[in-house]
Amino acid sequence: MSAPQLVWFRNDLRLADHAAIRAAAAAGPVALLYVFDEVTPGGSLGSWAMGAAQRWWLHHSLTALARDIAAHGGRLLLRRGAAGVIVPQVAREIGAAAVHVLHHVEPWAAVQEAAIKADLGADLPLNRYDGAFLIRPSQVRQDNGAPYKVFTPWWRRAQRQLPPPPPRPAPMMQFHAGGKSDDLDSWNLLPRTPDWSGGFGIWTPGEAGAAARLKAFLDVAAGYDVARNLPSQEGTSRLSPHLAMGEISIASVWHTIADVLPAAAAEPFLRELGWRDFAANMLEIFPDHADAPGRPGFELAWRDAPADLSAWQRGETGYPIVDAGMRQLWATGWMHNRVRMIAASFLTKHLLIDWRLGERWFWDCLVDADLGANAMGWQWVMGSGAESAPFYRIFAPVTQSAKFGAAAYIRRWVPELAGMDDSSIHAPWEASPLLRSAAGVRLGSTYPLPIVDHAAGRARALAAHAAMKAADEG
DNA sequence: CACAAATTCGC
DNA sequence: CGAATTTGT
Repeated sequence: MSAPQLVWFRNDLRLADHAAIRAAAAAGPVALLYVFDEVTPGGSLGSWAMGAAQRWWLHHSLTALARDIAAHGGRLLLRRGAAGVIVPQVAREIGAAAVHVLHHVEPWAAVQEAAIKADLGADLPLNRYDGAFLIRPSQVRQDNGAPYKVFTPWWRRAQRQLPPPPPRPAPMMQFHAGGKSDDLDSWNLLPRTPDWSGGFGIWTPGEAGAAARLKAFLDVAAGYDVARNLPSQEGTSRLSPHLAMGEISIASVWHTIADVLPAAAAEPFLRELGWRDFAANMLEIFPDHADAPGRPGFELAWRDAPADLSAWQRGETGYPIVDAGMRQLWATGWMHNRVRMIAASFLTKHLLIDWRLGERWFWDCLVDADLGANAMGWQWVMGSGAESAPFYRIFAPVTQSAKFGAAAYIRRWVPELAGMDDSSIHAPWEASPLLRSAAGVRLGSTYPLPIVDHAAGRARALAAHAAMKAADEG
């Protein structure tokens, strides 16, 4: 009988198309371990322990994974603490011959691996496999070996190594019976008082839920290119939280879409999958991308404005599209991508508040929180990223709201404005008092007045940007 | 529809 | 030296 093989799950909570599981199962009886590590991400690397919304997701995802493993006749081991300590401990407990894990790009992943290798020594190898991305991020390089900082040339180059390998089903497994496990409930991943997760029922965490979500998306995938920008429609895949937790492999998403749609129709969605890899690429190039501007010295004279920050977080800025997005985020752990850009622009430009405060709020509230993608998104909106951007862009929230047909979306998430018509709901302060009164809207009472005037906020942001550049030259 | 703003990347 | 995901007035 060959020796036990330890599979260490990180954010790849699935059995299908998982190279570490495949390799382990081919080598011997497997033990499957998840380590809830708040220590390493939360330590010297900048306090990026998992946020509250994602902890909710994790609880249900682990419940589903444990059930799936039990259906195969095995057991999921749950342990808590620094993975660099726990993984070697478990490996010794069960007498493992090797540890198997997927490659991830968060800075703490390498710290965990280094500690494990140092502890285990050469006799008990830590084997790392690709599979969390379309392409191993560090493999897409220019001819001179330099990494890419701009998406489009990166994407062109990546084509040479695409499509990803076809997905493989979960292997037949023999299980190693030993190993101690925590009780999941003892981790207290779910919110208690107050329980804000009432609106999270739209989600089904876990591998089966991810597959069902992908299947449901196939019905609307052909219209993705246009519909994805319209928050009032269900035009996006909503796969992001499943991908963030690795409940479905990105390669299987790729192949499912590429098989169903003609190449030209599939491209816009496959390109968005590419953005996920690109964010990982940026995080590898800039390990502190979540904490520091990609453009060194890109620091505006941020306002210290806790009341404004709080109004933004609660969805009470007086800009309906911003408030709708922020309330959707709080209620469901997710926000439509178009609205993320508008809300992020509003915080960093109109309110002139440090993008990292918004990034932190998203990290805590998003069920799809991903360090690289979140950082890249905020830096892109801010204009502080390493990628070249010729213009200092400031989204106009009212223009965007009308242009992308957000009226129904606003009615759904800002019900106090539900009586406003399609043309005036985007800027209720500009509607006639008669119309407002007919809709039951009293500004400053039932719904806030704008906390900042658009033109004034825009001018202030442009001035702050100009001042930063002037100081840079001086 | 034209034009403003206005820099760095990648080949 | 052409080009850069997603613009605003």
